Amino acid sequence: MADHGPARRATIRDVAASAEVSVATASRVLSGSDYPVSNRMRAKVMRAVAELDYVANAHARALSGSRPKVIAMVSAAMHSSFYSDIAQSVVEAAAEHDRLCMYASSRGHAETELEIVSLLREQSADAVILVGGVVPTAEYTARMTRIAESLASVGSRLVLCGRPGLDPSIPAYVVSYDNADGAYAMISHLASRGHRRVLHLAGDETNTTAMDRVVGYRRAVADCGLDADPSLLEYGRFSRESGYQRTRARLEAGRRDFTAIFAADDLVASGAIRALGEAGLRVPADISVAGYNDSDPSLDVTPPLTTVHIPADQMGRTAVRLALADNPSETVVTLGTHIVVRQSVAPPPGGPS
Amino acid sequence: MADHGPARRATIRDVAASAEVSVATASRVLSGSDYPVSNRMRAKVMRAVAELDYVANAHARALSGSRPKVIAMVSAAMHSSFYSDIAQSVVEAAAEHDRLCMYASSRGHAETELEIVSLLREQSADAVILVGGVVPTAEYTARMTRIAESLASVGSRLVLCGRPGLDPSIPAYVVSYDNADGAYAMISHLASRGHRRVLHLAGDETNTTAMDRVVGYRRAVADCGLDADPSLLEYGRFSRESGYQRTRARLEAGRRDFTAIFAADDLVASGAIRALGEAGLRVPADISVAGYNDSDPSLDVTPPLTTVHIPADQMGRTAVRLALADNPSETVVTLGTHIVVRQSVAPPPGGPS
DNA sequence: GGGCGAAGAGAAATCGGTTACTTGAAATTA
DNA sequence: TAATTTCAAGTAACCGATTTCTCTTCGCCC
Repeated sequence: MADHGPARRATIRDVAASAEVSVATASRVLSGSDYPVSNRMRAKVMRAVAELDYVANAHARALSGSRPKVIAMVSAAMHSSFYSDIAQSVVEAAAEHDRLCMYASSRGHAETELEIVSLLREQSADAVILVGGVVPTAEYTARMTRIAESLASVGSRLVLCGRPGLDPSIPAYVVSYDNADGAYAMISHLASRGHRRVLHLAGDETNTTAMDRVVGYRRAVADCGLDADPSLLEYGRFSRESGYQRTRARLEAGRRDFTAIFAADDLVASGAIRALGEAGLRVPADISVAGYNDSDPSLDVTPPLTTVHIPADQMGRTAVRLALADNPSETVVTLGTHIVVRQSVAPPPGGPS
Repeated sequence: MADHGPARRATIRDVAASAEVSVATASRVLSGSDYPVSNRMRAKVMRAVAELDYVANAHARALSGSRPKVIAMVSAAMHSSFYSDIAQSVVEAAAEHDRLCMYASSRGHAETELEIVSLLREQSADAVILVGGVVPTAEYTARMTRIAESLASVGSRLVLCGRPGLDPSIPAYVVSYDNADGAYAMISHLASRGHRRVLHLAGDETNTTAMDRVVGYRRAVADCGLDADPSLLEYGRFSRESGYQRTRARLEAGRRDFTAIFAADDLVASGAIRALGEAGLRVPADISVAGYNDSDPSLDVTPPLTTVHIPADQMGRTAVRLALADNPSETVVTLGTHIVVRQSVAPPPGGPS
């Protein structure tokens, strides 16, 4: 008990010795093999394990046969409710499958993402899940293809979550939700309330997520017969600050030529609402505001935000399911979004125009 | 190129063979050893690596000598800006030290936490970081002590983040921030604005974080000469819903006997603000509200929340620093908090009473 | 009673790296 | 020129598990 030597970690050999059995027997007991072991031996091993406070060395285990039970995930950041909601569900789904999660942040840099994947490749995880929108250049496709193949070569699956898929010949799974449909539904909702001029504070013009939402916006504007004024579309960043600045700038320029704002996401909506408030405009009495993501700001903001719900929870679960399924029947899963109506949308001031 | 055999992963032996050198030489090149290797050999190895798209097997590497470069982290959840802010900074700090992060969620269950730590112990990570407040029973202390010792026995450090430390004889590091001081500062601030009756919507009565804030609240109430009415202290949960319900119930019961609310955290504050709004009370004109954490809701809420800033960023960095330092000079680090004044606090309606 | 299959234990090869030790050649010194 | 370092390459042991293969012992049946 009072052995203050160089505290070496107990190995399976120590267990075997202490239990007076062979290492093979100890291993069979500990690894849950279906090779028959007598109860007497089993008990002896268990007793030794408890006594020595033994835990297996996951690396040695990974080296000899069995694949390490790990799922890896990469996103641009964690402190953003969009990412952390997905991360949460990945972690939970992984736990249900008896897996641990490795996590790394690319900070939105393509090269960093590449480096991280290379690092993760060394871990031979079950799968690597890449989360979040991207800038879909040719260079991106090339990079992704390379990543997919290199992961496949070490036996890890690649799962793309919320970003576009690759050529079907490339070994990659895709879980996404329909950004265009969600935007379409929201614009339809605004139209049904009587809005004719809806300002879309879009995201980054090069980002797939932002562009898909723009596509849905445009389609709905056309289908619902709204004003298709191109000046009602403004690109910017996915942030509270950007929403605030763009709204404020527009208001200060005297261009109050819209009755509703469709924000690229809830953060942008939050910023827009603040700017409107400072300009003395009431939401939704004077201007309606709609967001996207159904994430953290949407309930804190006043009034509570009408927004598009993204099934973050299902996304994580689905990604993990695809990552671990023996024979995934589908390689691409698109989840549905739906709008959640709260209190930030009302008919325009003068009634339907 | 067109070898569609059972795609075995390239090993260092393959690299050595392809480069026509010994495995020792290949290893020395790849592991960045300081053993001298001629440039010619080095080049040959690098070429072979590129050709075979070789990556080392992290497990084999971990098995022979070098410790795997991994930091583990456990918290109750991820989708909560308090946890995800810390997670973010841990991940970033880890990346700077060339480490990957393993992440697991205990869902707030003590037994789950125990199981997870046992799983993590197998990974022989550099350190295991446990984040978040706890219920400090005797059973907890016993459990923690056991965890600390078992982690030490496999060479992993234990870092407690935002939760109480253990007996100094136990091998564990602690990074925390001063909850009592933050609460004290906020109450002083409210007092200086003229408030005499401050309602504290506290957290869970058994939780260390909640209780420390109550301690600071009580101390400040006494020191600043505020009304020490025990009915101005209400326990509950750390959630938007709880803040809403408690505020609403109190208002409906006609007990509007306070001029300011000090919420257990920003979520509670967000709920309280909503309830106040629904009751026709303006913030801060009629009632002032202060939060804690300086997390997501604080900027979305109207008006922006005066709150206590927790150095989430520093916490993660510090935890990682303690986890990896050769000879940490300190075993306990307490970080300072400070209040950030926004617009949710004003003097009480009638002016200082 | 002898033969045969099954049960259960152990010895040793293996996974893919790292590194202590060995070795041969070139450079330096006497 | 012979002796002694120094340098750089290779050989093989080792990390801690799993698993194949070998071997003994027992029960069962003809």
